[in-house]
Amino acid sequence: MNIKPTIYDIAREAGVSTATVTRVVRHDPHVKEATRLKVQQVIDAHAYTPSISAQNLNGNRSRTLAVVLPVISNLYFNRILDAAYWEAEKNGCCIRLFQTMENQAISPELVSELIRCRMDGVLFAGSIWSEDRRDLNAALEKLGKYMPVATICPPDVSLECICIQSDLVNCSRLPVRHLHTLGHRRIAFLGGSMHSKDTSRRGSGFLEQLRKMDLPDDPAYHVDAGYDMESGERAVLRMLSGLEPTHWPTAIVTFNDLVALGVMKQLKKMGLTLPQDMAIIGCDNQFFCAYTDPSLTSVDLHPEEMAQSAVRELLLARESSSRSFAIVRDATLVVRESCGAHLGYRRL
Amino acid sequence: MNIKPTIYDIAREAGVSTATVTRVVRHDPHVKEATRLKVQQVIDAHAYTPSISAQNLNGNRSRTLAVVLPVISNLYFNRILDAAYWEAEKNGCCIRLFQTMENQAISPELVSELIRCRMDGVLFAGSIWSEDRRDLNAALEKLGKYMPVATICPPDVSLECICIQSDLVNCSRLPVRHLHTLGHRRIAFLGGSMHSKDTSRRGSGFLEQLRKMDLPDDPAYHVDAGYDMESGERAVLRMLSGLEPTHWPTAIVTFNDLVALGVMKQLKKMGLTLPQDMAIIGCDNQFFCAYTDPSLTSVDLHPEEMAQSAVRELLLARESSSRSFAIVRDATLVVRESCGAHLGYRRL
DNA sequence: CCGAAAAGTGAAACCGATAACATTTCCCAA
DNA sequence: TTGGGAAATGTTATCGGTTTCACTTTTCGG
Repeated sequence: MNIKPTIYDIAREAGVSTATVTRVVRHDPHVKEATRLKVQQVIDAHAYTPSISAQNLNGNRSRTLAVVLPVISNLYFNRILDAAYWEAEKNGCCIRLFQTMENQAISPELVSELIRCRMDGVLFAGSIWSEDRRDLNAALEKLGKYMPVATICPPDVSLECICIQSDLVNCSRLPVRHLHTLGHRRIAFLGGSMHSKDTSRRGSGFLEQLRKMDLPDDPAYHVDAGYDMESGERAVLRMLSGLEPTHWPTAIVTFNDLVALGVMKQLKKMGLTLPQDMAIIGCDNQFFCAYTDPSLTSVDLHPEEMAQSAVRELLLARESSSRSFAIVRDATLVVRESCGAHLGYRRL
Repeated sequence: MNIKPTIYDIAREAGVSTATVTRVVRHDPHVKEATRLKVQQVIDAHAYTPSISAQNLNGNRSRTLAVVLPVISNLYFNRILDAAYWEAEKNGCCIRLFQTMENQAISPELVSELIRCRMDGVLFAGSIWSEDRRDLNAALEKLGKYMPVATICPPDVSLECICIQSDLVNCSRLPVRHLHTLGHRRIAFLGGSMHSKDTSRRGSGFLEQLRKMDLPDDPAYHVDAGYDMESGERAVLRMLSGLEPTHWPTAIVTFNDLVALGVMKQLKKMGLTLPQDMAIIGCDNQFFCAYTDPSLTSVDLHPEEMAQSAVRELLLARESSSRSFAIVRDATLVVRESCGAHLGYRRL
């Protein structure tokens, strides 16, 4: 393997000191035009670029932000990573990815790895906050001593960091209100895991909405259904087989679009026609929503914009004396066919 | 922001030299037990970990592999990134992601950034090879002087690097043969862009298969259709409206599953029943294939395993004097409903 | 034509580790 | 006791830059 030319090589060949080479590279104005030209020529000739490692060592930074999330194969997190990537790129930073899988906690190993690598900031996305709050805040506090920390998290979690919060109230309210407007009264919620703060928050927001609109909040309409298609299939089967068909809900709201995909498949297998026999609303507005049959009405939490804000705030926080604060990003309902809106008002 | 303790702090407090601290950290056996204990205690007390930047500078490496791909939002590349991540993780490396978007070329900026960051290796995935072969090989050769290079590429591209090749012959052959077995004679190919080597290779493999099986290879059955759902919709509409219904193909093979999604939507919109009126086979075997309606038969190129091999070979190549060579990964046809196989033999 | 401020440049310390080499300490056989 | 080799530890150069500070050269008003 070749050896890259170093600043010394350039300095020697240009007949100047390394300091001058640095000045030329950094576009320092305190260099005579003649010198600049001469040095630049040597730089170009050797395609010299300063070593990142040396710069990092010197500056005690890495120009790298860590993004910690459960899995990138989940499209919600995929979108977060993508948006974070471009926002970081725009600011001359790069992203170091950490996948924690289903591991809900921030492990001590992760914390020390982040510090060790002199990350310029860290963004947590996903349900890290489902752990014991004290442990979590302790870990965040420790991290916060070394780098700015941001989380994309449910509202009112009040972690001691930059909290980019999704609007889970509207995330529950929008679909319920929409279905109510369409005449639905028995509405079920499928998805997530009730052990997770994330879901229970969504779930309770959902129940709250039902009560506000004076709709039945039968616990049988409120089922754990994991986060993917298979669990969606199983959950809807479990829920319906436990109920008299006359008591079946007429609409189902799911934790995310993957669960909705599974639910739709299972319902069709049971011979139901969608959305006539059952309205469905998903969450995340993923790319395939417009291409399911029927196309899937979904809530968009705008993960891209949350990730963008997070990265921006992280980079800003390095400059200013960062404080912990929260930004709430609104939710949007994207109406397609699966809720039956195109069929008009439906039943009493 | 806190300052991490350095090896000097530890050495001073433990009353030893930095060399000894290094030895303790590196589990060097040449340390008296008493000394080890004393040093370890100080290390633990301060939660000391050596600085990555300093290690990198010293070792002239970064413990980082670059993964260059068009976009992570495309699930094919998403799977590659995911697999590369875990394989690297397993080997104590991390991944630095570069997204090139539709930019087909390896830009000189990218090359120098890779060198500048002392990447331990680089994996290219996607259609970088669509550019002028000489430029490409020049860039790869330059890169190859500084780090091992691997590509996940079509076969017989013969780049001077580690080539992990997908089995595009079977990728074309498997669906054509399967459809032929089911009785189809007029089979169309939709997708990609004929400007891309990737597609034209797939396309010509497809044509070759048609001829081998003595099936019509009408150019009208062979249409540019981009890489996503929208372009799939448009392409199938364009193709069919240019043909007498009696000359319509009875089956469509698409460049990938996203295009297939668009095709299916458009065909349904036109009132066709799938798969009775038109059989569809996609490519990539993405997670949603089992959840479309009808579920989508698809070719799996096993991107995860290709990424895994690539990372493994890159890390090996650092040790041995790396050579350029190729590994071909086979393709698999995953039969579901959209090809109509479950309906049995179909027509003469 | 002189002197002071401004502009340009270089020497050297430093960032935080590693590793080759040097030195000290220890133990045991002669 | 002492000499010698192994074990333990320290010294120092090095990785490739950046930055401070001091020094030299210009520039220009008086």
